[in-house]
Amino acid sequence: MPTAEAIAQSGDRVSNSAVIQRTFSVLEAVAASGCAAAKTVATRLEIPLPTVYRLLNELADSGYLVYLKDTKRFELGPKCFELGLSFQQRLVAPHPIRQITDQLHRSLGTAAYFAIYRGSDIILTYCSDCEKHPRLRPLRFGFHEAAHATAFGKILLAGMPEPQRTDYLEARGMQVLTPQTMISREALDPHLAEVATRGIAWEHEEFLPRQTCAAVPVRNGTGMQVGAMAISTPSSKMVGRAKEVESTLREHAGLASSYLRGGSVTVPVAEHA
Amino acid sequence: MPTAEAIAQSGDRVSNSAVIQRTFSVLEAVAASGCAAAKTVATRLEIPLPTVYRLLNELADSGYLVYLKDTKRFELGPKCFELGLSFQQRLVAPHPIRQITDQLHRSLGTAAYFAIYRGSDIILTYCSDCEKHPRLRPLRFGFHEAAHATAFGKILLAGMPEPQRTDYLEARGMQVLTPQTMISREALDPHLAEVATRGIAWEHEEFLPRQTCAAVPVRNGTGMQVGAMAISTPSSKMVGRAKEVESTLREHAGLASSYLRGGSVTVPVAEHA
DNA sequence: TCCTCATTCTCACCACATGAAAAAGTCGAT
DNA sequence: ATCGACTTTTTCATGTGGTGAGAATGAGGA
Repeated sequence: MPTAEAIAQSGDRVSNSAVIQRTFSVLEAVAASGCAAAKTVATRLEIPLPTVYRLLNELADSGYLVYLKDTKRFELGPKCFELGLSFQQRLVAPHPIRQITDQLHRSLGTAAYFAIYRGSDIILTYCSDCEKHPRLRPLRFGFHEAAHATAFGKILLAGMPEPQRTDYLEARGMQVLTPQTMISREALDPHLAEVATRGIAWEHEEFLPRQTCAAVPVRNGTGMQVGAMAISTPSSKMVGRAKEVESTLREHAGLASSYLRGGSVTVPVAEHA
Repeated sequence: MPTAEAIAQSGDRVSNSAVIQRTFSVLEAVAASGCAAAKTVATRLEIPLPTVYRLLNELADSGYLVYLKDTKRFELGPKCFELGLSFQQRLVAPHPIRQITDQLHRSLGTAAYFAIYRGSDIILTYCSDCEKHPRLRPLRFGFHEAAHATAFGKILLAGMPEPQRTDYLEARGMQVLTPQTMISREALDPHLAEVATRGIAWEHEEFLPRQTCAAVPVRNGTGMQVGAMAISTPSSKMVGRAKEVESTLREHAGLASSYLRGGSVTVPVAEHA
């Protein structure tokens, strides 16, 4: 129920269609509970039962839900899975980028990452890791919500025009993740300025304790920063390796940039694990 | 536009709401093209432009789409990804089952699978593989569409009551995948009867050339078949191992069944790769 | 600056979503 | 079988609110 003030605050029009909103709220209610009986949904959303049934059946007919006769519950249907797949297929880093990231992973013996801007979001489009060099657990393919606290987040924030960065940070806030996390613009802004000039972002235990990350920009044909290549590793394994990490990271980011520039296939040197 | 005959043919009521149907058709149009301009969608779906804009904006406001100003295109939004995640989290096999499947994978040196019924679908809820023992490429977490041609599909088909099996097969057809694929009920039904009595399904190059699979049932507390545990391996590696594979498969399926029966945690024996 | 295309607004029309109430299924237990 | 306690669907009068042609506005590009 969008209040008048909510409308005033947010710029977006809330002239929205009731049916569609309700349909999605029903779908999301089912998604949130994993499975839900019609009555439960009706109660939780305060929508009369016949209407809920209409919407649930509509969703089931369209394949977004399925009705399980045995439990008399609705669950998410194939279309939800397909939407997730489409999203993934559209956004996962292209093959050469994945190869370069894999090679970075092997070269440095660290987890490696590739992330991009999309609209006003930051999306992690590829993670390369293994049992010996695991990725940071909270990081996985998908939207990244803690840009202020990760190396690739910071390099991407540093590459944003000021107003957009402010929008970004105000929309998601700056969560405290470790004692080292920078949680004020006063701390972050100068840091990002330095990140921007140096062209590399380091992150020391700001996201997870005892973990260090580094990231450098990846640019497209027009020289615009479009993404970031990053690594993460236990801080203990980083001592004295900063130079090596930086140069290897830059080398691989350069490969990624030239792929994006040329479109021509960059052949990554074969390596042994 | 559902015609009168369409209504007559399919049993499902097509009293559906136009708005909702249109909304999803727009969403799916965007999903299918990866990204789409408003005009493209309007043309393809034959919906007037202002209406398409309303629906696209609605979807964008709800987070199912995002509007990319630079390309003037709509793409799938965060909610689509979340739906996919919810689906996955809800359906992925529980941890003990995954462990048991992993152990089966290691014990036999084959890719290993766990699949279940859900409603009238067959869902592959876990794959365990590695570089040395890769899974069959087309198989991945999610809905399984070629039950007639895989071992776990056949064991699950064999466990269905007759009318449901017919529904299942008629709804999806029986695609020809290899020269060995059984594509008629005349061939399949006796085979499934035998599968049911023996309690194991073998599949020899019916799904992919030069690949062999085997599957056995997994049962819940009431003794009802609820899933299947399966392996796949190159046929060349199978010669003379049928007995060993069968007993190891049964052993692990038994562990899975007793987990489902007891809920108590079955401790899988640690193994070395 | 103009021109073109993308996007939103306006508004009268009436389709169709709505939800209370009642009927029809479904299933388990006695 | 017979009841009872549900889940689910149908009915139907009401008026909300979705609709789309057309016009206006906005955003870039040459």
